[in-house]
Amino acid sequence: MAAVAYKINKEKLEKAAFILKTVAHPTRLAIVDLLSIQERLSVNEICTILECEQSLLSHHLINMKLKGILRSEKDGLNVFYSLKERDVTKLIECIENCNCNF
Amino acid sequence: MAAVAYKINKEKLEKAAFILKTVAHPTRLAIVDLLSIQERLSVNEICTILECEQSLLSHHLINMKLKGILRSEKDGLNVFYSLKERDVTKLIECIENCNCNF
DNA sequence: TTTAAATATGAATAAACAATCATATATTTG
DNA sequence: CAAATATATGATTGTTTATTCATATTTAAA
Repeated sequence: MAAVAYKINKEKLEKAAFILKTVAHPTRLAIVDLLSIQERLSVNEICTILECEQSLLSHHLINMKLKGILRSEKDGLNVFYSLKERDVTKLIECIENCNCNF
Repeated sequence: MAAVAYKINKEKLEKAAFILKTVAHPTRLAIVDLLSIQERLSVNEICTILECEQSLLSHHLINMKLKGILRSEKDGLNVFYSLKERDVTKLIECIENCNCNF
């Protein structure tokens, strides 16, 4: 990285790329989307709503948790997931608001 | 997809995931970032600024063009790239504005 | 105290991506 | 037209990521 004044610095770009990558998947986007309306949802609830196979969903959820996008709390048999950083929602809002015809 | 009223529909989620995925890479984000300040830049200019190997950069650029994020126009020896949808910038702005400590 | 329900785990495979390299093509200029 | 410059292409390889499946773990309840 060199020569020109950057709007965003390298570190920020890398972080952004990292989170975008984590979220750039239909199912995972849908999860973030859901959790931006629903505060917290159990694996099962998400599973039902998204019609996603349980273990696959688990993989997604755990991955997103690992990468700092979700948090989870156990309550009896259930595990509830929620957005860790409410800020992730901004991304979603962005996508919504943008009438972009990509 | 079922049962619950969705904030974003499936198709939109898929499109969003698609574009996010395309952009979710440090170099490609940097390219979008650059082009959100610079209107148009030649491959060489981008190459120099980002210190990215020429053919690798070409691959990235062509890929992003293919996916509808960039456009290009040839001018003599040079090929100038620019953002196709100015809207992509919104994403970047989002990332900038979000003081998110992901 | 067995059974069922919810979730997680891990291995295995397949598919997508990133990077590198060598080379091709097109354009300009001497 | 030969050389130089800018860009593109394509094959190859290595790395990540996605999906599936079978099974383990934990908790609750009959």
